[in-house]
Amino acid sequence: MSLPTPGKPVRGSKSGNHLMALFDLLGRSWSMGIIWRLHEGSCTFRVLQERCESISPTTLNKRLKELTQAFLIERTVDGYALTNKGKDIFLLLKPLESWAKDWAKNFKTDE
Amino acid sequence: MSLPTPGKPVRGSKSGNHLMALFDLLGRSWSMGIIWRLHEGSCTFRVLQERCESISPTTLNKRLKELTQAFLIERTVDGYALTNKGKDIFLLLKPLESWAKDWAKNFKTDE
DNA sequence: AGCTTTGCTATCAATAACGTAGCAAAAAAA
DNA sequence: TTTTTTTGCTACGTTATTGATAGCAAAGCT
Repeated sequence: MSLPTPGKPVRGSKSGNHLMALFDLLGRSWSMGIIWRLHEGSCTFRVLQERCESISPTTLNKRLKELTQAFLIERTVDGYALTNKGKDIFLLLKPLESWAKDWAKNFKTDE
Repeated sequence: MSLPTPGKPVRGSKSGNHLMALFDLLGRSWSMGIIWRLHEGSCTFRVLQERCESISPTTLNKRLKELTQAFLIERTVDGYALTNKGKDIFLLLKPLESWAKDWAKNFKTDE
């Protein structure tokens, strides 16, 4: 799968609407998780893999390339790191955390 | 694939961290797009399919079931609709829109 | 009753993700 | 400098997800 690029057809928008392009990128397995885990600090491929708990190297590598091409991740002396844009996205995702905590309550009494 | 449920193993967390469960749910193809489009107003299956521009009925149906089970969508006399929780998520996703607009500029001069 | 719209399901093809092994390059140790 | 570790992947075969298209049963109109 190629990089979802604003202006080119993406999932959800034939004309490449920028938001749909972003949804296409972030809506791939592990994308948001990788950004979240990387915010804990820059790290090597293998450490990141451990932080993710169960991601395969194939997929991790693929996502890293995509997110790098999308300007969200870069490689530094410390390994993989969030760029400023990557940190932006993290901040936008952050509110989901406390919301998720509340949302999770709905499942607790079930089943 | 079954519904990512907080407390049960999900992508990114063997113990079922609530945020990772949410990422697992939203990080499936079309999930965020569906929520986004539904915010335009409740509608029928086929209209929603059109709004999404190119989603297959198979996938749409699957996502609708998942999002319904996850309390984000419900069925009303007007067809499919966002629940209050669904609207919450929409509001959390909303800031991504203007950010994406800015982000898109990075691609314009490329290629 | 006949025609349309709606909400799907069935089926098969294509693509993405996984799991595991392991290799080549770089870094660290001896 | 040789050996050992660590690192960042790639290869490969399997499973899971997504997609495309056709079309049917139920409900609603006329």
